[in-house]
Amino acid sequence: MNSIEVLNSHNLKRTSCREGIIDVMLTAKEALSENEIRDKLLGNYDRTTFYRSFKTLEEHHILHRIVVDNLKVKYAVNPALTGAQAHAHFYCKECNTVLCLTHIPIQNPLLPQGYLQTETELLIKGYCSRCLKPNPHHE
Amino acid sequence: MNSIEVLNSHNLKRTSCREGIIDVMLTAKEALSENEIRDKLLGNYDRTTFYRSFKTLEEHHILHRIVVDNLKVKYAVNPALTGAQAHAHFYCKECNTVLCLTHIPIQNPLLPQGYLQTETELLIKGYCSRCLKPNPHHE
DNA sequence: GTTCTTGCAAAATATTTGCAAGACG
DNA sequence: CGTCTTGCAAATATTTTGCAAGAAC
Repeated sequence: MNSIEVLNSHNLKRTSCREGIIDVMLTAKEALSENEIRDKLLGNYDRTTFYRSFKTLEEHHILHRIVVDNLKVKYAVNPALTGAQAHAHFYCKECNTVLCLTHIPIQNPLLPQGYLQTETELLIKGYCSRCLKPNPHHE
Repeated sequence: MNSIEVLNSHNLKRTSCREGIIDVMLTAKEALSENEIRDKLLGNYDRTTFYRSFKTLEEHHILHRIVVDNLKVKYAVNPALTGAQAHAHFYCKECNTVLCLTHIPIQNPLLPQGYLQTETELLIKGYCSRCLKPNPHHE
């Protein structure tokens, strides 16, 4: 799967900004912030364009957004896009990395009578193994 | 339990802003945003004072913060303060209400080897029973 | 060529910081 | 009275909107 297929299958125009974002995210091993994505892109895009691109890609369920604390936003490819299940995310408070814990399915909690569940977000915070090591070679 | 006891037990100065916030939150049936709390307070406080008060109360584990989306922040009393367990939250996409689901304990997921978990946030999004009713008398 | 997207400017919103005045204990 | 908190101003950061120029199809 590549960015062109993704955009075509959603009837979205193939613009270099969208292609770039999707390409970066398809190969990313962790969730990335707007700035982290920008650094990995070749072209230079206005921030407004980024916001609008993310919005479009989210609305088409191509990317999903993980909000760590207020103002710490990261993106990852929607698990459905790669056949994965909804999953938990891990946030390392030391290196600010967000990892998709694809092996941890999300529990289906019992809601009060008459409530309808549409999405579930499970965010686990703590410290990753790299940062817990005696001499982490990690910023 | 009242706001004075809470502040004293944490060696925090009793200021009217802090007392007001805690009083409001102790009687709140749902998580409240900064604006919702301000509307329920008698006095008028600068926004900076609110931010600093929330920060202090969070640091002392008196309140906890629920981030729905980026830019949608709500507060609730720390469950430990009332003897409750860590729990899930429900966000209604129609009326923007955040409910503490105190009866839904948070699962303890298996993290990868070497990872340390310190906090877990489980946010369920959907529609509450009031908003799903045929003629909701709810804004 | 029509429609959608981009970039720029500007507005709107959210958050943080410095500092002097004031309140707490 | 020494320390912490407040309010104001201003800086910083984030997000949204309008609009004309440009790209996609």
